[in-house]
Amino acid sequence: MELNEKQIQILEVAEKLFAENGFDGTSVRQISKEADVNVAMISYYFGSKEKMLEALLGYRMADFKIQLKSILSKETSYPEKIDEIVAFVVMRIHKNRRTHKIVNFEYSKDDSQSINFEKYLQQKDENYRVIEAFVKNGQKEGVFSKEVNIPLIVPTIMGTYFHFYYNKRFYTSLHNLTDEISLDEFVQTTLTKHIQQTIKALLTYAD
Amino acid sequence: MELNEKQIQILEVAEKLFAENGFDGTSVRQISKEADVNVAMISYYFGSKEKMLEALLGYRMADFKIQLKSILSKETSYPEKIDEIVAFVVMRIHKNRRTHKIVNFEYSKDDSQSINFEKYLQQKDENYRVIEAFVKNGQKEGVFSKEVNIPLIVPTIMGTYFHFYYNKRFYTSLHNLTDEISLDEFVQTTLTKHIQQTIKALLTYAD
DNA sequence: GTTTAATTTAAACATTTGTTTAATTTTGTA
DNA sequence: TACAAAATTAAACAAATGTTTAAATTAAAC
Repeated sequence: MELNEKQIQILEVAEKLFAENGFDGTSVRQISKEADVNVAMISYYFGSKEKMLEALLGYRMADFKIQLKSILSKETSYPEKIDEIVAFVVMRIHKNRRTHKIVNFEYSKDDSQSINFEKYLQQKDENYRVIEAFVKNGQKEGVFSKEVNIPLIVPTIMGTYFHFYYNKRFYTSLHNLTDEISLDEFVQTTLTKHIQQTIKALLTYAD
Repeated sequence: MELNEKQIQILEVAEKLFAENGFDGTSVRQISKEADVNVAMISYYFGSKEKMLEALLGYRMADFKIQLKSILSKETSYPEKIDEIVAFVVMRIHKNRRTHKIVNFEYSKDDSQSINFEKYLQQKDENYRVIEAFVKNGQKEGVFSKEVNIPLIVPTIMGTYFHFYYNKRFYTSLHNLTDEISLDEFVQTTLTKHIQQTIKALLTYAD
């Protein structure tokens, strides 16, 4: 789908408002007002509110797999690769956290017929296959433990980030990082390091 | 707050619909219809839609800390305690996953003035202090690594569960567990075991 | 049995919702 | 300049929203 400047402008406002107030909590009039366009432009460009969200997903989803493969093709050690993958995934989901929040909410509905998640699922599956192959290689070479549940590694990485993000108001007050350190910096340093540690520990752990 | 049978009946329907369609995606008419009460009963009993959600939080939040402390007071080893805590937490959030989904969404808004989360925060903080004391004890006794970021342990436990839950349609198809094994059973066995492994690994990991 | 309070009801309220319409303006092309 | 397509607009649409009202019914207390 080709997107012109005005469409991107609308999508970025929509992303912010959807993450802030939810898909149902945001009206097309709010979006149009904040994006400084007429209400009718949303139907005109995207067809409907639902299809606008699908367009947003497509816009935010591109080129993840390529960058992941590029990290894995480097000539570095397995632990170094883990560190790089985790840092990359965290950076990436932090950048697109608003879209992920919408997806987390809408996709977990039992009857989400209104929104089409096919492209999202296909992308997610392809990304998983890359990770799976990498871990199995490490297991074959004796670097990684064979007891680990591979499909649950990604939930641990992304889940830790998102549970922190969803409760950021609680954790920032717990860490006393209101002034001294920004949220971005905390994610990039402390949180990333914690997840790196966790995944490396899990992959080398023997009962 | 004292709740009579009719109020609990309304709250349980509301919890289901809120988790399914979101707070904003659910109308008081839907709730009243499914709970088989008149629309006006919601205002009559709770005052407003927002205050009904606050009542739901209070209803679902009770007695967590007590049960947690009871586990820690047992005369078991540190790794055994980790296993028990993780199993308990996972069981508990799985049972109350619908309420947690609502909280994750509403509390992460930057301006959630409409809903009062004070009680939720206080409870969360008290629970954290219990966990913190336990881990610090283990560190003092040399069983746990001192490099671990204690405030980020709970996000890893809960986050892993919720990222799995939010993408359950994806992961159940990935695990091919449509028929042979139910979601509840998977959470109770495989997912719980994965998180136990993760936390034990993290707490004993040395760089 | 009477009285008082609590519960339940249907109807009405003013807003807001997503989308469509038809007219107007802007833009690009010949 | 003239024409056609694209973009933009204000207005209208029916439907759905949360809440309130005032009357009717039920329950409890005396």
